[in-house]
Amino acid sequence: MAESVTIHGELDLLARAGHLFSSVTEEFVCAARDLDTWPRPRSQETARARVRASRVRRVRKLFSPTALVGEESRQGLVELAGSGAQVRIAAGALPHETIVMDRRYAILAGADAPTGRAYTVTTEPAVVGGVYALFEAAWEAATDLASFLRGEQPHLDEGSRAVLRALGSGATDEAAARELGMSLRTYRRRVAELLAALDAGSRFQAGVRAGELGLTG
Amino acid sequence: MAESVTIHGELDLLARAGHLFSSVTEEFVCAARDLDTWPRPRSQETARARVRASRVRRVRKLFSPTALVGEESRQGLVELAGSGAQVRIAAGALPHETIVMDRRYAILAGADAPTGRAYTVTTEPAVVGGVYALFEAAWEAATDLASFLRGEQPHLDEGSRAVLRALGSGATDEAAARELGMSLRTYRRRVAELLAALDAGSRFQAGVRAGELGLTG
DNA sequence: GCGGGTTTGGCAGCAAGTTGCCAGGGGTTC
DNA sequence: GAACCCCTGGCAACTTGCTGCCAAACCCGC
Repeated sequence: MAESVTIHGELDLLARAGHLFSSVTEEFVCAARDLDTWPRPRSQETARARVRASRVRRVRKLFSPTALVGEESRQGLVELAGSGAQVRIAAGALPHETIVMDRRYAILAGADAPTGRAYTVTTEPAVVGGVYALFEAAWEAATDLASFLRGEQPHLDEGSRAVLRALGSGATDEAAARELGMSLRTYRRRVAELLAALDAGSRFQAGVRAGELGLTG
Repeated sequence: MAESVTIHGELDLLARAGHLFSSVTEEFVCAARDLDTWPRPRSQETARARVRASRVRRVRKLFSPTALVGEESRQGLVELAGSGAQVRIAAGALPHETIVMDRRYAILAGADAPTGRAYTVTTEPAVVGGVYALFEAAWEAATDLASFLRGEQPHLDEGSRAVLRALGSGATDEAAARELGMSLRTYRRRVAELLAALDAGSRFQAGVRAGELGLTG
C-alpha cells in the first residue's frame, strides 16, 4: 500500500482501511469533536467492535467541550470511559477527527464533500510522528473527563463569583465585606456557602479548587 | 506539485519547499521542541529571513518546556516573542517539528536518518486541517511565554510540598502538624514561608495559586 | 394591612491562624 | 571549648475567621 492515500466516503474508508482497526495492538488514540464521529450508526458499531475485538492495550480519546452539551452524549462519554478508554476534554474545538493507531497509521478526516467525506490514511513516519506529538501535547494539557465533570458542579451565581474574587484578592473579610457593600456577617455567610458549594473543608482547599477550575480569571 | 511529498535532508527541503516560506501571508504556526529546529545556522537564517520578508500577519510558535532550560535559549525565546511572534509553552514534549502555513501547507519533520532528516510536505486538506486542529488544541491549552516566565514555579522543596499537601487535604493545622511530625509552631512557620513563596496574602490566595500551578497532584 | 417565608446584620463566644520573642539543640569554624 | 549560626518548639498576645442565636428588614401572595 502507498504511504499516503486519500479516500472519499466513510464506507470506502471502512472497506479499504477497516482492517487497520482490528490490527491495533498497543494503542489507539483519537481526537474528535464529539461522539458522533461516524454519521452512520452502523459504521460506528463496526469500527468499535473491531477495536474492541483487537484487545488494544490503551485507548485514548480526546474531545472538544462540545461533546458534553447534551445529556445523552455526556452519558455516552461516561460509558466510553467506563469501558476502559481514557477520555479527556480539550480546551478548544477539534473540528477534524484524527486517529493514530500504534503510532504507525494515522487517519485524518477532512471536510464534508459531495462525493463523501475525505479521509487521508497515512503511514508516513514524519506525518504520524508529528500528529502523534501534537496529540500528546493536547492530551497532556487536557483535563480528565472525571475531574471535568466533578469540577463542573458548582453553578455559582454572580454574588458567589464576587465573593470569590474578593477572597482571591487576598483582602481580609472586613475589607472584602466593605468592598462588596455587605455586612461582615453576611460576607462570611457567603464564604461558608461557597466552601460548601466547592466541597472544601478550608479556605485553602476552596482556593485550590477555584484555581483548578479557573474561576479566578 | 503532488499533494504530499517526502524529502530527505534539510538542504533539499529548503531547495524544494523554501519558496513556501516566503509565500506565507496570513499565518505561520510552528510546533517544536526548542529553538534549534534547524541544525545548521544558515538554514535557520534563511528560513527566518524568508518568513520575515513575507510580512506574515500572525506567527505562532509552540515549544516544549525543554526550550527553556538554558539561559541563552530562554533569551532566544524572549527575543522571538519580542519580534512579534506569539510564543507559548506546551505541557508535554514536542519531539517532531510541525509547521503549518496559511492553513494550506504543512511540513512535518520525522526522525534523523543517514540520508538526512525526513520531511513530509503536504497540501492534503485533511492532513493540514487535522494537524492544524490538533495544534489549535495544544495551543489553546498551552501557557503564554510571558506568564510562564512570570509564574514560574517558585521552586519548592520536599518539605514545602508536604505542607502544601497537608494544607490541601483540608486538615486543621494541629492535625497537619501531627501528621507531619512537627510542632504546631513549626508547621505554621512553614505555612507562612509557603505563603511568602507564593506571594499570597491569605491562605485562600495561596490555594488559588497552588491550584493554578497544578501543585496539588 | 397581614401572616408567611426568606434574607440580613448585630452580638457573642469559640475556634483557628498569625506573629514576636526567647530558650534550647545540633552543626560548623576558629 | 567558645563563638557563631540556623533550625526548632514552647509561650503568649493578638488578629482573623466561624457559627449559633435572635431581632429587624424584606419580599411575597392574599
